[in-house]
Amino acid sequence: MEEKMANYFKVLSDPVRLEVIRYLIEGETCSCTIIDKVSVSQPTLSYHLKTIANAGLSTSIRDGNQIKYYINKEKVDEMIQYLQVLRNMESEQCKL
Amino acid sequence: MEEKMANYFKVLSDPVRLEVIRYLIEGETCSCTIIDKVSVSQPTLSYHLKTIANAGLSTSIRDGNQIKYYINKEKVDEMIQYLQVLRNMESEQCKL
DNA sequence: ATACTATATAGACGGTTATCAATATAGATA
DNA sequence: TATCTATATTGATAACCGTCTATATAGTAT
Repeated sequence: MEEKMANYFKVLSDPVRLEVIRYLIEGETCSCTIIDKVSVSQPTLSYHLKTIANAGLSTSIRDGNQIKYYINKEKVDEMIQYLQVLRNMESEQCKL
Repeated sequence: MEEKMANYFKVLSDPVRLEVIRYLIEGETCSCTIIDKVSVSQPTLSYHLKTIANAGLSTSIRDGNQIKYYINKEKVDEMIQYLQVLRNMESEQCKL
């Protein structure tokens, strides 16, 4: 449990990744538009997108020339829920 | 903003730290009791407690022989709120 | 003063991370 | 086929991280 959640949070532990995730949630789907908004090279952006995907936080499908990325919002919900339970743990008597 | 939140999430990105944070929230205040619950050495636990504190996620006061640690729940709330806004971003039109 | 308990620090080490430039791959287009 | 565009991979590098053992510090108790 800790192991799994720690891995999710690790994805959020980099400012570039956090920014990229925000763009994805806002509706950006293409790395070719995100690349103009972040301050890293194309290979570095690709690395971050792969990192996000490897953790299961996003999926992608090829659309002709380009690849569309989508955030798995259920995973974000999982993190929120984990933190909420953690937050209220003293009163809720340990559910994790 | 991303920078600050990324730093908070980095604290949560290690399973040992996540476990320690849980104990603190559950009401443990002394590293001398936590040390028996985690599978790392005393210096390593000390390192993690320092990491948590350095990020501003906990405070501590000396109580005679020992030191009492307390989680800053407002910071946990900040993380929850950040994720909630992020989660609903497409419908809420970007607040971060 | 001495010894004990709780915690921190120093130094070393191996593993991981974020980054880049260069190159490769895959699909689209001329 | 040749070229262009979008994305991924490779290989290198410097910085950072989590861990340990050994040692230091600070307070308590004898």
